[in-house]
Amino acid sequence: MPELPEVEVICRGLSPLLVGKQIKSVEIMCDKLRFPLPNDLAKSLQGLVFFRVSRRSKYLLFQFEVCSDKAAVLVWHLGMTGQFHVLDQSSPVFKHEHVRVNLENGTALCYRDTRRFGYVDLLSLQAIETHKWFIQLGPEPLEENFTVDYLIHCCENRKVPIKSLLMDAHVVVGVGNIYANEALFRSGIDPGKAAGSVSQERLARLRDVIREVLNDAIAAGGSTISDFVKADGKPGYFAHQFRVYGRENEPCYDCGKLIRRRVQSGRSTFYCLGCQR
DNA sequence: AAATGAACCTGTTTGC
DNA sequence: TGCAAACAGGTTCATT
Repeated sequence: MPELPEVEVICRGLSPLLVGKQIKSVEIMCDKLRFPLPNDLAKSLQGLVFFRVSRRSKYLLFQFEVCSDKAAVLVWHLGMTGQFHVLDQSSPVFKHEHVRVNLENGTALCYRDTRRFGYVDLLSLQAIETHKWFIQLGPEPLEENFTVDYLIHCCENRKVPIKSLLMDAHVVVGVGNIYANEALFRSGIDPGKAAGSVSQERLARLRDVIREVLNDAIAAGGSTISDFVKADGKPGYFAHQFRVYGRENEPCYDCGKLIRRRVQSGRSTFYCLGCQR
């Protein structure tokens, strides 16, 4: 489900609902998501107070107030269909709700994940830096270190399609199938073109457009295809601004030619033959 | 080394 | 109508 904009929107929505609140109890309905849940997760979380909710790549980081020498961070990836809701504790359990964190104020943080591709671990703040989930990640696309020169460097001598390169978290994090397709349309680049054969001028444009499309999506509350919802349970509206994603055989808004779909590295790629070279 | 495809899981849509 | 195949926002592992 979520790419960077969706995780960012969830993060911003959850933060005011959680920060300063203490965990009363944790209910685990299913102990295996993509991986088995960490041992004693419920016991470890009990009594902790949320200090900060943040995001790195597509991971949500729930940081807790320091109550011992080890500052704990709950790291949570939502896979394809993960959702967080904050509800009253009396709310009935959702279908596919796997974890419910009850807070002292009577609300509950509910994790629901139909396909169970999500995963979670409880780490020390220090351990995050070197954890295998984080050690190899590329820069955040919205941060200043995602520069044109860096992107050009990443593309040098690479034969992999430019779209696959954009979706590679070693290069840059947070860009999934939707935003890779949309950014390549906005920059006029054929998604199948070898990364190493895209000109520096067009890579410069691409870098700017990636930031633009992600910011636009965050502003619209993310993209809801079927099941993405924000912390308040409402959908995001960026799907209304899709110009290629999911528009196979529909006319291009710019040139009128029909949007094509092809499968690239196992993922659907949508593009306009008229606008993308 | 680099690139592709399968696997993980469940639900929905599409086509015969 | 029924059933099977294809497809879905991500990541990792195995295979060319």
